[in-house]
Amino acid sequence: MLSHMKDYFTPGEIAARFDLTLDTLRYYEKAGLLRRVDRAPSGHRRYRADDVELLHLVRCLRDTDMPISRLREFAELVRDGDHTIPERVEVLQSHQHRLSAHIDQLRERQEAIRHKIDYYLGVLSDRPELTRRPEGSEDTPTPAPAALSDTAALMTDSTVKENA
Amino acid sequence: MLSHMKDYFTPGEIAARFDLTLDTLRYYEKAGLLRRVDRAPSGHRRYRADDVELLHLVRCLRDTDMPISRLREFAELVRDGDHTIPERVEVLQSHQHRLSAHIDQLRERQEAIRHKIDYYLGVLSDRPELTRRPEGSEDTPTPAPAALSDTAALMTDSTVKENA
DNA sequence: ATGGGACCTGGAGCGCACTCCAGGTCAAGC
DNA sequence: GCTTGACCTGGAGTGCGCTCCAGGTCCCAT
Repeated sequence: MLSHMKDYFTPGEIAARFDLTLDTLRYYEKAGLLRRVDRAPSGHRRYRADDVELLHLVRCLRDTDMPISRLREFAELVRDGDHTIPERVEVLQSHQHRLSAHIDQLRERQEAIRHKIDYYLGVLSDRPELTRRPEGSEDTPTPAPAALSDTAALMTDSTVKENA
Repeated sequence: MLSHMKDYFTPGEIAARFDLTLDTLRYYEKAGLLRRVDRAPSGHRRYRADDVELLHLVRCLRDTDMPISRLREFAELVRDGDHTIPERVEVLQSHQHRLSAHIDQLRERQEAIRHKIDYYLGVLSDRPELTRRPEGSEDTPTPAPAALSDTAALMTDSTVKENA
């Protein structure tokens, strides 16, 4: 009752599960991110639970921009046995820290973009004639009152000198 | 008193301020991310406040992975005048939403990585002989007690079938 | 037996965003 | 007058991470 359940996954199943192409899967294997995967007599790959698990982690790490080369090093540690666990922890922690810093930086940039949007929205409420209207129809031929320079928005540092 | 202050920036200054190389700066200009920048009689570029400002936004958008092609479109809108402000807002808002989703995804992945680290730390506290020691010196020749399969950590979905 | 589908291989190709290079100009300082 | 350093040009090259391809095998259903 417990020995006739499927104990492997086909390439197609794995590709679907992780949203990767067969090519990418093979590429990962060639690149050493997965151990040499088992084969059916036909030559087709048979992925085991271990592969699925490692692939899950690989996915996380790739999605967070760990380069293939570092992932390969990590995978080698996994293959080298349990005694490499302390080193694996170091690799993951250092990646984690980089990731935190990256997320923080993204948030800062997001803030800046938000400010720019707000600045634009302010311009639009000061000059409603710029607002997009449904279709055609100009209510004034838009005499262009000395085009806005946009200056000052996003100028957060002190580098802006007086213009002559 | 207000007309003899520097009203431009040299390429070197701009590169330093935005932490870009001169090559990248020229590449951005060629790619249409900046308007054709002013020149000194010598042919050297002279960046104005407007360029600095746009570059600031370009930096934010590139740092948040907006592709060069979309940035070029945005820069064209800026060049086309104030009447494109509504469209610029749309571009920025849509980028913002993608960015939020991306940040959320990064955080999820970070959680998963954290769990893996915790799992490893748990293994280390169960099997202290695996812990990295200062240098050399084995207290047991490490008889490798049936290598851990690692299975179960990170297996969050229900796809894991029984193994034969 | 025939066709279709899933998969195999080695190797070439691609898109992106830079990055580098050779050879040249210009302005300032010694 | 000569060197140095900052910058110029057009164009080629690079690294990364896939992605595509031609030609082949295997197995199953009609």
